[in-house]
Parts: sequence; C-alpha cells; structure tokens
Amino acid sequence: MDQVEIFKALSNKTRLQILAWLKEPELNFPGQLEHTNFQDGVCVGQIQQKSGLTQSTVSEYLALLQRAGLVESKRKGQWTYYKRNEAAFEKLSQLILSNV
Amino acid sequence: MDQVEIFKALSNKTRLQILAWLKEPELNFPGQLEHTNFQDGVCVGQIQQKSGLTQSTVSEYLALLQRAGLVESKRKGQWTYYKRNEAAFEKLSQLILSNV
DNA sequence: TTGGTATATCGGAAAATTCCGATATATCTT
DNA sequence: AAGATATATCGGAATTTTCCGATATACCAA
Repeated sequence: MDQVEIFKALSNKTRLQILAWLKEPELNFPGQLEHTNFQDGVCVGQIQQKSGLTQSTVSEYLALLQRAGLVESKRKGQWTYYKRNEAAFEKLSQLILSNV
Repeated sequence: MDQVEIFKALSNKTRLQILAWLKEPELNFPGQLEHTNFQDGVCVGQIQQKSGLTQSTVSEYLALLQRAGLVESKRKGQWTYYKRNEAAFEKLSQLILSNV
C-alpha cells in the first residue's frame, strides 16, 4: 500500500468523480444493460461517455486507480469492467487516523 | 474542504513525513527547548533541519499543508510554530468512507 | 479472413509540481 | 539604528502530471 501513490491517484477531480459514480453503478450508468447486474462493475466505455474525456484518458485513469489498489478490473469478452475495491478505502480511512 | 487540494498536499513523501513527525513533537524534535512545551507546535527551523531540505522548500511545504487545512500556525516573535490540525484528519478519514 | 467494436498503449504539448538559490520581510538584540 | 536570526516569497530548471490524437491489441460476428 503505497501512500503517496494512493494520494496521487485521488488528486484529480475526474478520478474522484469516477470513484463516486462507481459507488452506485445502477444509478449512474443506466446505459449499461442490466443483465450484467453490475456484478463486475462498469465498463470503460460507459465511464468514458459520462466523463466527457477521451477513451485513452479514461482508460489510463482507470489503470492508474487500479495500480493504486482503489479499483479492480475484470475482462469479459471485449469489455473490461471496473469496480471499487471497498476494502482499500476502509484501510485508507484507518491509515489516515493511525499513520498520517 | 477542498478534497483535491488535501490529497495533493498528501502526495509527497516529505510532507507525509513532516505530518508524522508532528504527531510526537517531544520525541522527534528534542532540539527545541522544552520551555515552549510544544503547545503551539514546532518551529520551521527544527523541521527544516530534520528534513534535510532547504529552508525555502520547507517553509513552502508548511504553507501548503496549512492551505489544505492539515496544519495550523502561530507566530511568536521571530518564530512560526506549526502543529497538526487533528480535526482535519478525522474529517478526512470520515470523508473517505462517505464521499470518496 | 475481414471488418467492427472495446480497450490499451504510445508519443507528445501544455500545465503543474518539486526543490533550489537569492532575496525580502519581520523580529530581536545591542 | 545596525546586525543577527527566523521565516516568507520570488524566479526558475528539472521533473511529473494532464489529457489528447494516433495507433496497437483483443475479441466478436459474418
């Protein structure tokens, strides 16, 4: 758990927004077919549309969030689904009280 | 409470280190005379010595931490004492669970 | 195999951050 | 007032981050 890497990942308005959206996928990504059940999260294209940034930027942002451990991804066919890693946020919350 | 500003302030190893040192001033800054009682925190020079960075850099880092609300300062004569704003860390810890 | 769709990676211009040395300001002492 | 000490601010070189367009890769469908 690299603290600086995590805080850098959180130091961007769009990335914070993506993380917030991923808290309620059903609400924030109605465009994604429900049969996916949002079990594995939301695919890159949905997030890209909503963010208004380019595909490459969003893909890189998600990879960056994943390297920091804040999200997890799962490839399914041609789609990559991303979802929050809630345990990481709980750890981070604790860490701020105990270590920072 | 500007989230991005806070996370940016925390995205630096030296600044995290300074915040950690300020948790136990008596232990980490024995050079500072005890009559100050560390009531108002630690002065810039002590932090500068310990960090190994230049005076200007440390002064700017402390100002940056203050703008983010993570530390408070008190001028006393020619010294400026900095101490942690513990309430800010508690808020941040909560915020990570509820908003991020 | 060919073309279409979803995502990842590359190369780079512009903006922000890091950290420095020089200098300015504030306060204390004599 | 003059010099010493503590801190703040300024200007800038080097590095990192932001975000893009172009291109590569992976998978699917006909």
